[in-house]
Amino acid sequence: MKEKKYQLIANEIKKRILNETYKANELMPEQGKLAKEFGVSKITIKKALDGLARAGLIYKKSGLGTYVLGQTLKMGKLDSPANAFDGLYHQQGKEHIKSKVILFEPEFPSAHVAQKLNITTTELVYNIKRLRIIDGMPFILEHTYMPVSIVPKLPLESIKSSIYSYIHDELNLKFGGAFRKIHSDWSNQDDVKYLETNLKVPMLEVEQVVWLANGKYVEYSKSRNVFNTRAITVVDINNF
Amino acid sequence: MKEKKYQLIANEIKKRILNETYKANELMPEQGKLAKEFGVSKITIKKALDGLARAGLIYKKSGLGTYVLGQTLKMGKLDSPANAFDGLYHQQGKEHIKSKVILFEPEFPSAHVAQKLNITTTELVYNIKRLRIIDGMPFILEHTYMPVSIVPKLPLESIKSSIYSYIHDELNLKFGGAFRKIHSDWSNQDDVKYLETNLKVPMLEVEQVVWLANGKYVEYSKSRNVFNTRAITVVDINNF
DNA sequence: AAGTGGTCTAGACCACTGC
DNA sequence: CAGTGGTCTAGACCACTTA
Repeated sequence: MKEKKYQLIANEIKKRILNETYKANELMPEQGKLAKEFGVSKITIKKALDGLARAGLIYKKSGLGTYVLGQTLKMGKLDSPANAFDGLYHQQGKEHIKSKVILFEPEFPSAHVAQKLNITTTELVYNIKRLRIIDGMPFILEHTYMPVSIVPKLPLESIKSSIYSYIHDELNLKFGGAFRKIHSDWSNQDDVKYLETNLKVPMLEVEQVVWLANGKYVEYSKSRNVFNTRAITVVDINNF
Repeated sequence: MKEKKYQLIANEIKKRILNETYKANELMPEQGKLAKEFGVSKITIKKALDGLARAGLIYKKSGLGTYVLGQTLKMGKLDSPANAFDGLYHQQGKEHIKSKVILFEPEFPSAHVAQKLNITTTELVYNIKRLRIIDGMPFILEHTYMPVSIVPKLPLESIKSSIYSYIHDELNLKFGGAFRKIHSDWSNQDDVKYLETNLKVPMLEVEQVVWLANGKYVEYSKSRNVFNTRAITVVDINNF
C-alpha cells in the first residue's frame, strides 16, 4: 500500500507543527517553497495543506500566507475527538485500556437496528455489550450491533481489545465515515450496574452509525459515559 | 462575489439529491458524464463531489462509481448539526425563533476568556447572555464572549435575532472554523431560572471557540440545553 | 480488458493583501 | 505593484472493481 504524496507531506508538516518547527500563530513557509522542498507541484502541497486546515491545525489567508493555528480549546486527557476512526484503544494506549465483554451474541436485528444498518431483519448481527475500563476505572458502556456478514469471524480477543483494529488491520477494510448524535440523558440501571455511578445522574450518550469505504454499514452503537468523565470534541472547518 | 464553479456544481448536485433525481443507495452519473454536462474538467467535478462526500451526502468507490448515501441517523427537528455556521436563526427559521437578551455588557475579559479568544485582558469583549426561544418554548441558554474590536457596533437588533447574520451579511466577514467541546452536566440555578426546568436535571453543554477566515477569534461561548430537548449531530468522513 | 475514481503535473489566470 | 493563496484546465498515469 503506497502512501500518497499529499498524505506523506501532510504527515511531515503535522510533525513539524507538533514539534514547533512551525510555531502557533506564526506564518509557515509559502506553498511555493514547500513545493520546491518536497519536489512536488504546487497543487499537491495545497491538497496536503487543505487536509491540515480541515483538521484545524492551520489556516490560510489568501494574499498573506499560511498560519499555524493555536489550539485554544484543549482536549482533556479522556476526551474523544468526534472526528476519528482509530478507536479508544489507540487514543488511550493499550496499556491503559481493558474491556470487559458483558454480552456477545448473534441475533436477528430488530426493525430499528436493521434500518440503521440498512439491512433486512433476516441478516444476522452481533449484539455486543462492552465495558471499557481505563486504568482500572469503568469508563464507557458500549452497546454495539454489527452485521455478521461483514465480520464473519470476530475473534473474542479483538472484542476484548479493539474491534476497530481487527477490521482495519486484519480484514484490511477502510472506514468511510460516521454519523454521530450526541445527547444527554439520565443514568439507567445498566449504567449504575457497570459504571459505578448512581441512578438519576447525567450521562453523555453518543449514538453512531459507521460505514466502510465500500459503503457497507458496519456498526450501529450507543456509548454511554458518566457526565463528568468525558467530553466529545469536534473541529468544524467552514467551506471546502 | 463570483461563485466558484465547483461550488455551483456541488449545490446543483445537492439539489438533485434532495429532490431525488439521484436516489439514495443508487449510483450517480460518473464523473466524466458530469464533467461533460457542466462543461468543466474532470478535476473540478471531483472537487465538488469531494465536498459532498465530506458532508456525508455521497460516497465514492474507486472502480465502481459514486453512490448517494442514505441518511440513517435522522436528525430530530430541533437537533443541531455540529458542522454549520448558519446559526440557530437560519436552522429553525426566523418565524419560530425569538431571543431574550438577559445581559449585554462590555467588560475586560478574565484571563480564561482572554486565553480562549487569544487576546490580552485589556482588550474589551462583549459579555452576552441570551435565551433562545423556539415557538414560545425556552430552548437554549447562551453565554457568549465576543471581542469588541471585531464587532465594534453590534446592534441590539442583531443580538435579538442573529449575530451570525450580522457578522456574515453586514460586516461581510467569513467564518473560518470552530472547536467545539460537548459534554453533559447538572442543571444550575441559571438553567432553572431561564429554561423552565428543575435543579439537578441533566444538561447538554456545547463550549465553543469560533474563528473567522482571517484567523481572528470571534466568539467563545457556552450553550446549554435541557437534556431531552436537543441533540448535536456530527458527520465525520474518514480521510480527505 | 474495460470502466470507474484517484493522483499528480505544468502552467494559465484570478482574487486578495500590504506596501 | 509584487507576493500570497485559489481556481481551473488537459492530459498522463495509477489503483481498484467487475466481468
